[in-house]
Parts: sequence; structure tokens; C-alpha cells
Amino acid sequence: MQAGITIRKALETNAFGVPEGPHYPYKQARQIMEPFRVPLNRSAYPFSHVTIPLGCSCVDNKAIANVFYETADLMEINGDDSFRIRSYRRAAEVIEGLPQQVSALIDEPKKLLEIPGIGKGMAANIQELCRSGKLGPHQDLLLKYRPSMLELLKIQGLGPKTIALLWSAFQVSDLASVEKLAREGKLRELPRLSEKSEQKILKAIEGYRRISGRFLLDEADRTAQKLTEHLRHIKGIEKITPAGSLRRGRETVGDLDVLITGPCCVDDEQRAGLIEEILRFPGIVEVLAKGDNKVSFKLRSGMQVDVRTLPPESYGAAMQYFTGSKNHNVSLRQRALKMGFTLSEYGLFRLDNNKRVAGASEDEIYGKLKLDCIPPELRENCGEIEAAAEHKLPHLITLKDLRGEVHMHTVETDGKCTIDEMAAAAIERGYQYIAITDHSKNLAFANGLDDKRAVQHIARIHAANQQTDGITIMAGIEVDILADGELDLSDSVLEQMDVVVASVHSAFNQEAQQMTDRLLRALSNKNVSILGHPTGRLLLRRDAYPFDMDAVLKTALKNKVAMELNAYPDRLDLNDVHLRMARERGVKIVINTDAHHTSHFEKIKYGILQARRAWLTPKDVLNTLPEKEFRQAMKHRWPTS
DNA sequence: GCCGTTTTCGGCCCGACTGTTTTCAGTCG
Repeated sequence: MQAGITIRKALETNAFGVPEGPHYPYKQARQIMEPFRVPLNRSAYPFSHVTIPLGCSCVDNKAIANVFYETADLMEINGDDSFRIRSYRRAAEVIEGLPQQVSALIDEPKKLLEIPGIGKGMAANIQELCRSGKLGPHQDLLLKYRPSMLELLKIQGLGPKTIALLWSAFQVSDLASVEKLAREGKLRELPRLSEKSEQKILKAIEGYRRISGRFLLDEADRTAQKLTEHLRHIKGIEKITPAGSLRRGRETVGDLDVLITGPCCVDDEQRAGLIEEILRFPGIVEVLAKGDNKVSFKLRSGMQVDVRTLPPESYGAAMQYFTGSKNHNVSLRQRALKMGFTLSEYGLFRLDNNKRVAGASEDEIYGKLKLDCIPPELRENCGEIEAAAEHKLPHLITLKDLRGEVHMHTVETDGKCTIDEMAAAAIERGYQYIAITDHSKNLAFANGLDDKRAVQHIARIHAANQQTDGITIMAGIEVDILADGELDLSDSVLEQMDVVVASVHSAFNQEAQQMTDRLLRALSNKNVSILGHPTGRLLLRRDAYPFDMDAVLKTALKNKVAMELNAYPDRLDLNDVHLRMARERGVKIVINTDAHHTSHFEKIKYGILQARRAWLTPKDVLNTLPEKEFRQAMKHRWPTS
């Protein structure tokens, strides 16, 4: 049987003797194909199950990581050794975050073994995956169980043990069947399951179907701010801190974790009232858990919120713990143990006499572990602990390092404000320069500029610049990269611009090679200064188009074309991994909001968070430069340091 | 399956909440 066959292909060729039908909806197709245990392509499968096509030359890190994640999930259902399972997860996490492709290292096993978390076994697994497109243990587990179980794991309250139990009792593995059994009241026949459990599972399935479970950074941020405002008015709360992936600045957020402390968190009598006060927060549709120290609820948006009450002496330890990441915490606890301490969310304690040595602040905890305090954005177990031990943490970029933004739109195309309004808002933010970069003609629905209008617009921008004090307004354009890599304005017009952002806005479905050639051609145009939102992804909506990032970065470095970090929360493009890749290769970054309204400027903070996650310093980012040097950088003369 | 100032075996981070229990397993973070 061929690896990587799609449902559609299987149905078209009727390879498995299934009833013929012109077009099956995927859901139905999935049910039909279930008994055939066919490895299915990700593109054909609406959830995480993934098989790498045979002979594929570009087995990327994400694909390898996915196979390892799936193997770990299936091993869990199989009741395998939990430490072995952890090894698979750890390998997946490490590979996912690597700037270079591991597939390029398969002929150099020594280099594979240098990667932390990759030992002999995992190195062999990577080689097997890259060479044959399959992984033995993964395939074996898929034969024993069903890929649809991986989806069941996403249902809150359903874990590997219960899924294994359902399989052994009823031979069911998919959402619809479990839902049916719950409705029919059959689950309560099983040990540890009751009528109440059935209701809970049904509710969780409904919730899962309603939303995918992750939220854009700005939405999580807004919710956290509203909740903070609500909590601030409760008597006896002194400190409120949103923790978790929001504090680390991850590109999307699952649950919101908020920590509070103050006198009311210590007094038993006050605490009961406190929980009730918290639950008055508007928009709660369901309370998921209510204990002495924690309350969890679901908001109308589908977002789950956990609020934890803490005594002041543990607040730092809890902040550290609930900020994560999980892997960072595991490493930190191991370090603590080696040094004779044990670390929990309540503090750092000596192993010999159980005495607390730190806990009130994060600084104190990291300090006692002989580490510089690690900024939350770096806490991903990607070398930050080693760097902190050697006092080599980078001086990360901050919001105030930025001197300007050079990707924004006005009413001339699809923006909502005028040049003057954008300039005024930029002055308000303390910027020294901006560039107006409206769309070009290929973006007809945005009223994009042709050569003639572009020239007129330059004149308008120059005039506005003359009349405005306190900021320099540069003339720019966001020019479309056509399907063949040509730009849709003539060179003679582009030459007159201070800043040329070149972006892909059409023909997203090209093959990787075609897209790579297209981008390389655009980067070779001598007028291009920045590649705009380089991967074209829209978070939670559209995947990045495929291309060879390595080749693009090499050409960008050669031609001195900067990569954009588009800070708009649904783009965050480049992402943290690619940014780190760019930095390591010496490619410069420009951080922009792509503002279509003055209110969008504030989204720049989400770009800064991603830049920090990628270990970027002000030197890596061109729009930290003074105007004169920045103008030169836009003409391919980057600063030398 | 990984890893090593406990180095080739024997460990591997820690606690809260829930529900079905009567002392704890499963799940979650």
C-alpha cells in the first residue's frame, strides 16, 4: 500500500473497493476509509494525522515533529512507558524549534546526536522518516489503533486511559461514535464512568466542535486586560498577573492563566467570597472547576480562563511556574534538584530540611539557582538556561528601541486614514520616521496604484512631509509580487521610492519550487528593500505557502533585502523560528504593523514579543536605526556591525 | 528513549481538581 495517498485519490481510483460516489464530504470519506487503515495525507485529513509522502525531498521539521507527537499520543493510549513517551514529545518540541532542517543532517549522525533530546534511537527514527517517509513504531501503532483517536484526545476530560477503555469495550475511536454511545447512556456501563461523565463528555464534544480552541494574541490580551480590570476592584487583591503563553508572547493562546495575590487570598473566610466575586466577571458561560485555590471558567468566546489565588510568599514561584513553558520548568526543576533544592509553584525549598529559600519573586528564584532572570519570551528551553548561567542572555529589543514604521496604508488605497492622520498618530507614539506604502494595481479590490497614480502619490507624500514637523514621512509602496516573480509597477517608478515593500497577495497555491523561484526573482529586483509578510500565513485561517526559506534568506543576505516581521496579530510573519533563522544568517529584520488605521499602531507590541522570542536585539532590526542610516539600509547598505 | 560530579544502569518535575471512590485513578496544566 502506498504511503501518503489522499482520501480523494483513494476514492477516485477506488483502490479499496469502497462504494463509488462522485464526491464524498470529508467527514463521510473518513468514515468510509476508517476500516482500511490507510495512512492519509494531512491535506486530506482535517486534523493532525500526517504521513510524509514517499521520496519527498523536503521533509520539514514540522512534519517530522508531527509524526513524533502522534507516536507519543498513540503510545500513551497503548499504555507505554511514560518516560519513553516523554522522549518522543521532547524530540518533537526540539525539532520544531530548530532553525535548520534536520533532514539535511541525516547523513551526519554525529550532528544529529548533538541536538539535545536526540539520542541514538531518535536519530535513527529521523533517518528512517526522511528516507522512507514512514516510522516503524508509528505505523505499528496506527495498525493497532485508529488515527481518529488523536482527535478524541483533544476532547477535554477524555484522556488516553479512557480512550483505550472505550476502544477495548466498544471498538469505537471517533468523535461521532463516542457521542452516540454517550447519548444512548452506554458509557455508564464502564468502570469509573457515570451518567454525569456522559453529560460532561457530550458538553466537551460540543465545545470542541464550536471552536478550534486557540485565540489570537490580541484577543487573549484584551480578555486579560478586561479581567484584570474586574479583579482590580475586588477588595483584598493586591497583585494581578496574566501568566502562561500570553506572558511568553506565543503567537496564539489556548487558555488564559491569571494569578492573584493579596490578604484575601490568605484568609480562609474571605476566600470563599473572593471566588464568588471573581465569578461575577461578565461573559462566563460555564464554571469548569471551583476549588480553594483555583477557579476555571469558560467565556462566551470559548476561551477558558483559570484564576489562581496565591499567598504573597509564593507569588514569584507561581508566576515562574505558570508562565512556563513546561519544558523550561522541567529543566529548571532538574537544575534545582542538582543544586539540592526542589522547586514547585509554592517556592524553592532545600531538599535536606524543606526550608523555603525563595518564592516571593522570580528574580529571587532564578538568582538562587545561579541564573540571570530569564525574560518570559525566552522560556522555551531553547538554550536560555545555559545562556543565563553564563551571563550571556541577549539584550532583547524593546518597544522603545523602534524609531519608526515603514509599512502602512492610507485612504488612497484600502487604508482608513489620511497621510496626515497616520503621521500625527506616529508622532504621538514617538516615532522619528514613517513610510507610507499603499498597495499597487494588482490589488484591484484595494484600489491599488498604477504607475501614474503611484507617482502622484509620491508627490502628495513629499508635500505632506514638507508641511509636517516632528517626523519624516518617506515615500514608499507595497508592490505586488506577481505569479512569475515580476513586480507590478515599473522600475522607473519604484526607483523614486524611499522604501519598497514587495509582497505576495495572489496565487498562493503554487508548488514550493515555483514559489521559491518567484520570491528569489522578486528579491533580485534592485529596488526592493523589504520582503513583506514573507510566508503569507493568516493565523488560525490560512497556512503559509510552501517555499525554501533557506534559499530565500541566502538571497536576501546577498542582495541586502530585509525580511519583514509583520506585527499584525493574525500574521506575525515571519514567526519566531524563522526570525531566529534569519538572525543566525545575518539577515536584517524590519518590524511593521501594516497599519490600515491609526489605531493599528499599537499592535506593534505583538511584533516586539515575537522578535524577543527569536532572541533579536536592536542591532538585528533596521527600524531601530536613525533616519539617515535607515534610508541607506533601504538602498541595500546595511550597517556593518 | 535520553542522559551522566549517581556515566552504561537506573533514574527521569510537581501539585490541584474531579468523580467515583472509601484511599485513589485520571486528567490537566
